[in-house]
Amino acid sequence: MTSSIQDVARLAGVSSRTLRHYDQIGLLPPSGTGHGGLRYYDDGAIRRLQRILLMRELGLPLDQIARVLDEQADEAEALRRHLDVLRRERGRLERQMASVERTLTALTRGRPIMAEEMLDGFDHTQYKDEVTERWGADAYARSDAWWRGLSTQEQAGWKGRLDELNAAWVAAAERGVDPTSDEGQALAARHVEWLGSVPGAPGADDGRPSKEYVVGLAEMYVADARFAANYGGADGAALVRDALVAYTEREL
Amino acid sequence: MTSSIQDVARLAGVSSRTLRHYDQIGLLPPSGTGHGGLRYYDDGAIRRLQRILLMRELGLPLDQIARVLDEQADEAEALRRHLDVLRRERGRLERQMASVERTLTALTRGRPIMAEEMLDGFDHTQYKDEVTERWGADAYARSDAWWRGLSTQEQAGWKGRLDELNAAWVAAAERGVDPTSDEGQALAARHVEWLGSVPGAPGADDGRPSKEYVVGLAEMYVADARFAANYGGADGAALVRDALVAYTEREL
DNA sequence: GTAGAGGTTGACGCCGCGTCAAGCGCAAGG
DNA sequence: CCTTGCGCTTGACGCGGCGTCAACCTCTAC
Repeated sequence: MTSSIQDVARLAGVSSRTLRHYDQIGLLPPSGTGHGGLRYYDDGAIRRLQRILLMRELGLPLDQIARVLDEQADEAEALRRHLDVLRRERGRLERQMASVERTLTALTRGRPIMAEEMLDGFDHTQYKDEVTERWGADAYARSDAWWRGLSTQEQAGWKGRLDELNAAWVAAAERGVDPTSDEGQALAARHVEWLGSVPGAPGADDGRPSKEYVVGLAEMYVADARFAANYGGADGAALVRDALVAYTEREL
Repeated sequence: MTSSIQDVARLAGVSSRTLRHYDQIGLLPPSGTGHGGLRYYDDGAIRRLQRILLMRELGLPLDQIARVLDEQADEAEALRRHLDVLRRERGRLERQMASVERTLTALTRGRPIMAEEMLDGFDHTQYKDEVTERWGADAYARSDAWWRGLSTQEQAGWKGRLDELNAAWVAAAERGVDPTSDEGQALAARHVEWLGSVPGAPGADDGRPSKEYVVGLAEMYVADARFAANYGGADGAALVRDALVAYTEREL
């Protein structure tokens, strides 16, 4: 009981091209060939094809299917690993969707897009040396490129959010807020979120900066007077540091 | 202020190859070229690159990015459509993950894999003509191929589940259950789920059969005595049909 | 003879680049 | 002067899984 390539194709719901492809890559050689190279498939070949298609529907790549079939590799193991791949892919998609949604809400709130000039009041390059020394030229380049890629209005928005945040820190420091209090931790959360929203920030690419990055920055705020000045001096910087450290312990 | 290709690459955190590629496809031509074809990028080009990279991070394909940038296509609209693409992709992944998980549990419960012979007590080919007439040879071929691709134990499992379901229908018919009652609708839900779990069933590829398919089947159960016999006769088949029709009205 | 059905091999295309390969222009060092 | 090396160029292949021509062969039916 042998069938022609078209018969098999119709039977299995695939194209004959697919079957020729599977022959070409050695995944499913026909059980025999006739005059002029015609391919014939017997029941064994058809059953093999069914197993191939079942695994293909699960999204397993063809070379792995071949491994399972030919080297008696552990099918369950292959599927488990494949499940991991699928999960990571889904996570990536979800983060991407979240980004798109954020961008969409920002867009629909009426941002004019495009700018002609950079903001001069916010020279982000002033910390270039510190950044490159701590996290490498790459990190600085990415961050710098990101910043320069924003429109003036976008830059104004970023600067405004940072100013707000800093002002809140200063006010909190003046009132002697406890770093571990709800208020301190809420500010820390805002701060981390701001950091994570800067593309190119060191850390996992899931929108959250790495713990080391945050803590390192926090220490720098305290150690460097230029940073401390943003938070109203050493006391403010210490509040920021303590709050951030406590926050990262809990959340990152 | 012009930069060489390497400067730009480092600045933006991409490879120079990528920049040459973007030039090649017309997405980002350099602002000028010097001796020997060296590419130079000015601030305008760099800003364009930043916008490109921002959209690329959102997963937008390059040709759509070009459309947004060059034809002033609506960025928000493009992103919304892209979001749809992402959502569908995620749905596909999730269904695939569910399939893989089902297969894994089936595997780890110790199925010996592979079968040598078909079940004879369940000749699914007996309805071949009806199926091909109603839904085309393709649908039958897919369904048939799917069935033949299962191992004996898997086939027994499918047959068992169908037998259970049919027995439940017969019992319900004997007790005079109302098609629109909770019990009738619960059975209909099981029935639809069973139908949807057969790969190759006509309808959307989201694991749910199409409404037309279900209703068509339901009518066939009543019209064809061979099907009706599965449900204990005409009365049983009528119950099944009425329950399925009501169910699809609500859910599909 | 001729048309048509069903088969064959071979090759390009898709998407976004990574990765050689071969060669050019220029500066520093022998 | 030549060599070496860096940075750049163009050109081409490769990836995954086939779709989609193109050009040709073989058999049957009219």
